[in-house]
Amino acid sequence: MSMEARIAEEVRRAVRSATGLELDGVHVERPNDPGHGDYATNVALAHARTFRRNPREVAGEIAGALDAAFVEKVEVAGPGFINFWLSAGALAGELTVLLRSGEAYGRREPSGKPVNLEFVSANPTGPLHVGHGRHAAYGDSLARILAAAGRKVSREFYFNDGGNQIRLLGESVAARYAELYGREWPVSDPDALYKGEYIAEIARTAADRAGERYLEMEPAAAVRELSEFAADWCMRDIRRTLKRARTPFDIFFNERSLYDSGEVERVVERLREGGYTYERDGALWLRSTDFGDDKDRVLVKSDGGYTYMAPDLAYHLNKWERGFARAVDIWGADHAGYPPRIRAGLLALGLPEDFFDVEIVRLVKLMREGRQVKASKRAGNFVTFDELLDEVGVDVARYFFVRSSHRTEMNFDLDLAVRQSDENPVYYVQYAHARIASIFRRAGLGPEEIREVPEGEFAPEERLLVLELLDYPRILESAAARREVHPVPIYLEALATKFHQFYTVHRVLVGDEALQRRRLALCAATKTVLKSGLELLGVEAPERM
RNA sequence: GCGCCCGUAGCUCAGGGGACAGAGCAGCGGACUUCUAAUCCGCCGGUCGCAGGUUCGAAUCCUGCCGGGCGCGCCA
Repeated sequence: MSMEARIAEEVRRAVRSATGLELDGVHVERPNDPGHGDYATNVALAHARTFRRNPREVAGEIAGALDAAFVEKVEVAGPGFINFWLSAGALAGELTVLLRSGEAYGRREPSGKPVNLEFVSANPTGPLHVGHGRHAAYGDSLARILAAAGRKVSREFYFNDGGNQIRLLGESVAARYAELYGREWPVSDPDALYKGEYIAEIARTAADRAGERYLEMEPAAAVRELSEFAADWCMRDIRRTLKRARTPFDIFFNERSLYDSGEVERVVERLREGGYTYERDGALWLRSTDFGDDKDRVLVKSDGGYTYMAPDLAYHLNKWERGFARAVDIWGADHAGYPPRIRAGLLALGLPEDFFDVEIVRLVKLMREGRQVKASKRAGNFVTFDELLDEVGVDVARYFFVRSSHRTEMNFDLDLAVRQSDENPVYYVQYAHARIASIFRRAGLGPEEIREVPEGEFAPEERLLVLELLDYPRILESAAARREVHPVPIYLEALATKFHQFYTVHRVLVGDEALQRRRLALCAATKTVLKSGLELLGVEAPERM
């Protein structure tokens, strides 16, 4: 339970004892202004109508009923806020819970039905670009946060290694491959070909392995083989980059398997039999407007092929049948308009309304020297995720990606990420961790050896640090509930600030046994939370810097 | 035109209906004989896009405008 929840419980008890009323919605918060207490509640104001009395008067009675051992000082302020300061005993008690829990503090054991989290889901037609990097960083961290908050999570990557895109990829490789032998490949549309340097690399690899064999084959068959070869190559490249970015997946789901198993056909059949479709202009339409979509959508084209919607619905039905309580998809801004039609299809299939949900990740703009780096392949301009990792490293890249809300377009400032790396926020947080590690090295003991906080008062800087530490469980819960990652780095920076301030004013290794022990306890607790939080972001917590 | 997202300090961004709106960067000025100065302290800096409304109370909720992004295909 978070400290805040515990306090809300105490306030509820005080309200009951003072007024005889049982309230369920009790709001407790950490005021911005430390002069307004460690925590404050607005119960007297918020429930003024229920009490039918002067809020200040009621607030006074509630304040008087608060447990004196828990609360050191209480005051009624403004129109009827109750501000209170926790006792040293209450703070030390919770800090001891933190120390004994270690990195499990604020976390829960996963339980209940699992959540399926699908992200990145790039098709194997080329390397991951910077936008995918944001998806990977957000998706992976979100998975870690959800798991830490007690949800079972399965991470899934959906891809399609067949179809027209892949055929084009094969043709692009064939063209470059032919060039190696001074020949020209008969391509259908030269403008449609993929152009990156990786195409040449795949072509060279193919030539190394097979020599001129593809030139001797029937061209269509050669393109088929090269397509498969190229898609494999790209998929390996993608997996390598993901691994490098510390982003593991439980399942790589191939769209083709849905066709092979007949699931695509079955889903369309089921919709047709349910009477949710009609034929028009030779195509089969889903009556998605009956389920909240703006317009009806085509499921089967007049040429007999399926639109992307058919396999997408089959895929999500498949997730449902695999027993997930919920499927959360992380999509790019260019798919922002699609959730309603998928949701409509799933409702027609009889799935519950809250099964399917989408988080849209907005675009990334790379900024260098105050100007946008265009996604062109010009020299010096990198665009792939791999190149970004080369340039700034995994820690910086991941931290930057999740530092701002995924719902907002972001500017990735390379100058800040690379050149001014010393003042980069990720180092600020890591440095606090390294500083603490250094103290423990000097003290000759491990942070995990400290399991409790000796009696005594806290200095103001210590108090603020403790209060910040006790905020961690709430941050986790709220981030998971809102499916937001950015509160974590924002919190870690606030925590690092509180620690650096404490460190500047108070020396830890002072010789005085009890005092030193108390301060080491604060250090151990801070180190634990910093490490735990950084782990959620997939960022290292260094012992030295 | 319709839908989704965004508009907060010079720049990048936080802000769970509450009490004088915050941080980092940039700028200026201070602090190392001490456990790491990748740090700390101070100063400078804001009509929270605009206008209404709901509320005891709005950056936060509602409506309408203005500005920006992304969608709006029998492409995936």
